[in-house]
Amino acid sequence: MGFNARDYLESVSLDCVIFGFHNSQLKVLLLKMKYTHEWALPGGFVKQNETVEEAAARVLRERTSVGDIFLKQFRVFSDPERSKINPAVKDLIESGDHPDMEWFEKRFISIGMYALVDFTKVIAVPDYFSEEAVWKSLDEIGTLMLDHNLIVQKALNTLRLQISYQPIGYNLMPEKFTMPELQSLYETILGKTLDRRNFQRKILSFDILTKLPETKKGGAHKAPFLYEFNIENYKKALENGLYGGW
Amino acid sequence: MGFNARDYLESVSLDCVIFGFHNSQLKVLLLKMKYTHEWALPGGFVKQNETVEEAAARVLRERTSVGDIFLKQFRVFSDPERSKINPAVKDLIESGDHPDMEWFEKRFISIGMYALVDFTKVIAVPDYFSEEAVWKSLDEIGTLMLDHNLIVQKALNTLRLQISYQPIGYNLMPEKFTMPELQSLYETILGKTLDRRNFQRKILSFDILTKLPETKKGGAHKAPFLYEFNIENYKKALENGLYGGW
DNA sequence: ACAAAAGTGTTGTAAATACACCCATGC
DNA sequence: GCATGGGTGTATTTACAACACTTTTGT
Repeated sequence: MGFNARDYLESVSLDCVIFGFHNSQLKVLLLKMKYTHEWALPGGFVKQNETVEEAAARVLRERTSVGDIFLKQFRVFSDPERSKINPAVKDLIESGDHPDMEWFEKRFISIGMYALVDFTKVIAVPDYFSEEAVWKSLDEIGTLMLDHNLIVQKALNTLRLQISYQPIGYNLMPEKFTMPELQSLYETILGKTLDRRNFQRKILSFDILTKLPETKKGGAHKAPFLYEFNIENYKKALENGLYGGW
Repeated sequence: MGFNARDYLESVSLDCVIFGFHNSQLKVLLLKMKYTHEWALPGGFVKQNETVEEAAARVLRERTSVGDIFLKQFRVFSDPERSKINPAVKDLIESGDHPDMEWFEKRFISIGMYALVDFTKVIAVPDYFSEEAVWKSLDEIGTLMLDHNLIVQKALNTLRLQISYQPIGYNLMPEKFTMPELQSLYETILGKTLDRRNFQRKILSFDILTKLPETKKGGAHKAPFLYEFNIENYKKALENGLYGGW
């Protein structure tokens, strides 16, 4: 594969905050970079014939091997200082041992994208510049490369805002899930607890869920019902907005 | 002045949808281009040491001669076909008569910014590529250059969304204004009429207005009270969100 | 004195919140 | 049988929407 700078638009990069949900925790997919061993967001560049969305979808497909994903741009990061790499890395690049890294010395404006994916379907794959791809829950994220901490922060804000006027969950939940599981997702994103009964009433009032006749057995205690999203209504809600805050 | 392509980041441009409010109409500042006489959004490019926001602020200062403005990025437009200029313009550029236009043959990703300005303070100034700068109300906007109609459309959507969770009006209204005037702004942006009494109650509940002892005389009929924004509370509301839809 | 615009108050309804009891399952 | 989590229902509070009358001012 390799990497050929000539294939891409100059000055523009992408950073993807890929959210997944597992064990009642919101997680973000991170890469551990070669040479520098810093943690970073999966990213990429825009090819000559791609839109930004297509480029991000390509990056996502390559890193997660999932296709149908929720993907949205949320902000451009353009501080001229943002791509000032740390001096040790600069030396490394300029030593000439890693000619494929020179591209990174330039200034980039980065388009922040966030994605919501079904954790259980993802097979995380590192890219050409990284040696490892790992899910980290929000509190495990330490210091990231460049301004990537800021990018994650802003992506989270956007997600929190989105949740108050659009449905969330399809793409983040497995196909079948229980009401408490979905509530747990909402609580994690919002960072607060919600009343069980009120949550159920409200989410059902949106008319985006189908209650299945089955229950989820195996877990301790009373078996909860399973639900799935009614994709038709869900998409309608995405377009029209939900109107209502938590 | 002139224009020197070397000063700017490649592949990246800016388009600004500058909203003003006058005579109960929402207006957008448009430029009439030299040579082609197409109407276009004020735009620009990002200098080597600028953020996107700084670049947009510079563009705005140059076009409107106002400084303190509400400015926000709302979306990146990156369709590879978007900057395909129309064939006649292409011929014009390639004829070589206008060497300063060659820059425009490249592909650009454009960052859509929208701005809210006090109409009464603006002195509209065309840029190096345009011969005229004019306010047009939404229904007067005809076909614009490139994908600028789409950009205006998306800016409006964003503004409509913003109005439901953040205060709007400071920067769009003159310092002192009457309640009906402010209501008219809201009605214009939302595209629907609102109940006078409910509007007043709601907007006052946000605690962002100060009622002045004066009334606006001179108009026919009963003299309405004047209000001004309480900037401190207004900014707080901007940050915290308003929570509530119209 | 009348028309047109602005000020103000009330009331019904719907949505959000708070809260309590019963049921199933694993240990 | 008891602790834990899940299912369901109801009362209270709060926000929204609909609506009517009075006041001021210009003609």
